[in-house]
Order: sequence, then C-alpha cells, then structure tokens
Amino acid sequence: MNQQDYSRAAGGAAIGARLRRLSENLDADSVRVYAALGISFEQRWFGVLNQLVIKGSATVGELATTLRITHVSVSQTRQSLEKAGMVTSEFDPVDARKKKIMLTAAGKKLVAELQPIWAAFDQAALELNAEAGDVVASLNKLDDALDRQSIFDRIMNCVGKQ
Amino acid sequence: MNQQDYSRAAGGAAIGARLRRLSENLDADSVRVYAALGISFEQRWFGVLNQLVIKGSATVGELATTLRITHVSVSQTRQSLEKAGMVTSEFDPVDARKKKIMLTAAGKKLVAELQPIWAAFDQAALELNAEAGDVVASLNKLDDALDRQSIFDRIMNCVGKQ
DNA sequence: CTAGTATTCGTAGGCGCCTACGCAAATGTC
DNA sequence: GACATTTGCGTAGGCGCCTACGAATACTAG
Repeated sequence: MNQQDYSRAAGGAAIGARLRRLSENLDADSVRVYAALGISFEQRWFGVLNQLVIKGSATVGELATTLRITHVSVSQTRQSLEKAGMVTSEFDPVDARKKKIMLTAAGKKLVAELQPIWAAFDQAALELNAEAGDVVASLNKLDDALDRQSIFDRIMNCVGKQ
Repeated sequence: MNQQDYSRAAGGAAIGARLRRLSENLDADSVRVYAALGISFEQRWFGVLNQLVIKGSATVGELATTLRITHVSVSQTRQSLEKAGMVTSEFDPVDARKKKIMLTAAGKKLVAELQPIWAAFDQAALELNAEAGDVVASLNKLDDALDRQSIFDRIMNCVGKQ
C-alpha cells in the first residue's frame, strides 16, 4: 500500500478529512506559486477578484450567492482587499443596505498580473484532470447526487435501517 | 446551468475552493448527524479515535504520520480528547520525548456507540460513490498524479512555457 | 564526557471558512 | 404614520488544519 493508506482505507467517515487535506494542499501550493513569482496575493481573494473582473462591480450578497459562500466570508474578504487597496466599496444610493464593491486601479493592475498565472492554473488543472480520469466530472456528479439527497439524510436513513 | 455554475466554470484556480466547500459540507452534515443522535463527538476526533481502536495506543508522531496531518494538529486533538475524558496519555518510559495516547473506559464506550454510525457513513459513502461514477477512484488517481508531480511544479512549468 | 545535532512534542498565531447574533435600512400591514 | 418583518451587512468567536518557533530529551562525534 502507498502513503495514502489511511485516507483510502478508513471508509466513509474519513472522506471529509481527505477532501480537506487535498484542498489544503492545493491552497498551500497556490500560495507557493504566488510567492515564487513575487506577487502579493491571498488565496481567499480569488473568488471575489475573479467575479469583479467578470461583472465590473457587485454587492456583498451577490458575491456570496455566486461564490456559494456566506456573506460573512465575502465581507471579510472585502475588508482584506480594501485594506490592501485592491478594491473600494460604496453604499448603493438606491438601497443604503447594499454595499457595492469595485476594483481600484491597483486591483486592475494585480488582476492583469494574475491572468497568466490563472491561465497556468487552468492548464495544470486540465493536465491533472486528464491524469485523474476526469475527476471533475466525478465531482460534478457528486454535487448533483448531494443535491438530490444530502449526506445527512443518507446517513440517517442508513442508521435507521440497522 | 445549475447552482454549481461558479465552481464548474471558474477554472483551475477555483478547484481548491470547490474541494474545501465540499469537505466543509461533509463535515457540517456529519456534525448534524452526531447532534441528531445525541452523541457528543467532534469531527476532528475521528482520525485519532479510529487509529486508537485499530492500534490500541499510539504516540503523537505515529498518529501524525499515519493520518498525514501535522503533529501539532494531533497534539491539539489529543488535548481536546483528554479534556473530554476520552483518552489518557503518558510519557514513554524508554523515550521521555514520546507521549503515548490510549483510550479511557469512556473513550471505549464512545467508540462502541460510534461504530454503527461509522458503518452508516461507510454505507452512505458507497452509495454516493456509485452515484458519482466512482469519485474515490478518481481521487486516488489524483493523489497518485500529485505524488508524481506537485501542483506547484506543474503550474511553474506552465507559467514558464508562456 | 561534552558539544553539537536530531527527534519529539508543545504554544502562539494564522488560514479560509463557518454559525450566532446584532444593527440599520427597506418593505409590508394595519 | 406606526409597527413588525424582511433584507443586507457587520462583529465575535469557533472549526480543523497549518507554519514558525521553542523546550526537552536522545543520539553522535571527538
């Protein structure tokens, strides 16, 4: 057996830990990439920054919905980006509860620097996906399966049947 | 397009976020399961507890290696388990640097209660895996591919080629 | 035996995300 | 117009994991 023994052997209850470890490894390597290229970029910025490039501007709530994370997380990312001078925000004149976020000049410059790196990510992801027998397709199916019935429901059913 | 649009469309740099979200969903549902069944159990205990069942006892370093996490994380989990009265620990008489961890009576009782739930997890995971077109096999291949060449190396290669 | 090195575990603080909760602005109801 | 409800965003604190660093014990040369 190889070094993935534990993850591969420990059964269903360990799958969460396995995915977490995988995502943390990806994040850690991403951080190394940005550091190696001398670009000051935090991993958590990606989603928001990427969306701002696409949409031009967006509110906290819109970003949360699109990125499928909480508005709290978006709010924290906004603060981080704002502190770093990459975005600015202003209250919507029509609805003062909403806060619109947009790129600054520095933010646009950063994004421009990031484009080739993100392209490299895409390329590497395609390679890896091919080597892994289209793991992305499997993840899509997994997401769909979880939409049909949550893990919670599935487990409670199994427990009930015992 | 469905609600996974963003993750599915945002390319390679978002795959980490996607996996993180997936693992967090799994963890969250697991917490709900234990809560619904009235069992006081923390998700991070799983790896250590599971290994102690298998091995009887183990040191911090051994657990870290087997679980493929840092000794720091194991140390923190040990403290949590010890505080909850599920394990005890003692220094190895032969090598006083090592700390041996073992289940208490309460810990063994907890593990006994958990067995049917972990079995349900296994069952649910098998179902899900079947629905997702053997996502576990793909993850195994992905781990193998990353062993061959890290994400970091792959991306730096791509960046260099541009 | 002693000095330097390696091993083992711990604390401090950070990551990106989360839930719980609070506040202010907008909306609906009477 | 007054009041409750809903909506949008924020703070506080927690999750499981991490890196950086430090302390104590064991090992290795000379």
